[in-house]
Amino acid sequence: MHRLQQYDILVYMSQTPGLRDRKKQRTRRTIERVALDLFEENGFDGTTIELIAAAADIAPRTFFHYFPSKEDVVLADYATRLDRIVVALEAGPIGEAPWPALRAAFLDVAADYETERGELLRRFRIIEATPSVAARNLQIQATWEDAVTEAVARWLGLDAARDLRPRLIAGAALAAIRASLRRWLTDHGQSRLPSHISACFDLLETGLGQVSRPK
Amino acid sequence: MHRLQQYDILVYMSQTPGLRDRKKQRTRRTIERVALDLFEENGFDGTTIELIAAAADIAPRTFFHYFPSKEDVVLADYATRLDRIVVALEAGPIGEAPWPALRAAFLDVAADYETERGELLRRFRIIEATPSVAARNLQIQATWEDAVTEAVARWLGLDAARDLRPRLIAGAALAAIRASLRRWLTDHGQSRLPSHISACFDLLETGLGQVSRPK
DNA sequence: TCTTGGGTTGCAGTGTACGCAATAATGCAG
DNA sequence: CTGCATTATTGCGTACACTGCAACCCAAGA
Repeated sequence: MHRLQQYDILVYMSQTPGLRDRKKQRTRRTIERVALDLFEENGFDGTTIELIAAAADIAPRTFFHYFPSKEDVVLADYATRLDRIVVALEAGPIGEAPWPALRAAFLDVAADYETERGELLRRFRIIEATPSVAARNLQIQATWEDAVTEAVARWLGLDAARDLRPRLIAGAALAAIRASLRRWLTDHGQSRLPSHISACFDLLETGLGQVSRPK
Repeated sequence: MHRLQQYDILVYMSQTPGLRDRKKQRTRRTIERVALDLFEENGFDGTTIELIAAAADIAPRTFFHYFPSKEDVVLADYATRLDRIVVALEAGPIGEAPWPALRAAFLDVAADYETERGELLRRFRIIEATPSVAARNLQIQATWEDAVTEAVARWLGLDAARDLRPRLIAGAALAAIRASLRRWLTDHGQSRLPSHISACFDLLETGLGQVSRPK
């Protein structure tokens, strides 16, 4: 009986970080789900915080305890994904060529994208249709660029403030993501995202000068 | 006399588009000047439209007839610059390699930047210190990327929606600008912006894979 | 001079977001 | 299981950006 109680406590602690946080997570998901539905129905600008709050059964004021702005409901996951990238990059190979590590890190993210295809497509439709969300999205991408720049500079033993190559590499890598993602979205996620990214990275590594008009 | 009158009219029309528009231009410049001063003094967020309007001696409501948002006071010139780039790109060489034309177009913009160095530095300080302005800035850069993507696609005879290379090239070119500009700003515009850009373009053309850790 | 169109202004209103204080729910220790 | 501490929720008030509308004003042109 004693052992059983201990076991219960362990399960309780590992699976659930307390009823409190479980409830918070649930509320957060509810807001996200309800908000995305409303955005699709009424448009982003046509949906007020008040409406979202009513649909999620919370007070309007409470919304801002979960998301710093309306835009972040659509984009919240990105910041989380950045953390994973940064971790992957920090484990990168000091002194070696940066490209294999960079490629691996971004292909890893691409795998995520493909598994969450439906969800991603929903969100991207809202992003593309709403300037303010697009702006916030770019802002988040800028933090990615900063993080990647720092990582590449560390690998190459360069100072990112004095040498422009780390930022150029990071910016080009993110351009690869944007181009691949855009291509992937135009065919509604039917094509293979990783192969797009690989193709882009190949071009960046070996030189964009080789691209020329097809016969 | 008759000829002189005609000449006067021509001068009048070319130099001054009427007293009305002249006054508009002056008011616009006043708002810009006054607003930038206030931003530097109180910070962007610490400066209200009401304050700007008072300092520029206009009604708060009138501000929005000149600028669609507070952010655009800092960034208004960019949209104009884009027009010049697009024009330069449309004159680009169909069927040839895109890089010489791309390089020329961006070096042209860089020349502008250097002549307006002081003004530019003021504005960039505000951009870097203010998230909302930075976001708007990125949004404008995105329109640049779209425009460059289209131009490159046209040159290469590719469909930008189906082939990801035009957008990759455009994105990489803009990353070159960002990296160069950042480097240029860290030394307060002392270094040569065009040479930064040239160096970036060289790397992009011949391949980023060659960048490696210095001995 | 008179008309007309554009520019300016004031007013009222909407919506996001924040600070603050009161209240409710939860976790924890006795 | 009960009181205490912690944290979440809520309501209220406020600041500010931005918009639509209608009145007004003034330069431009007939």
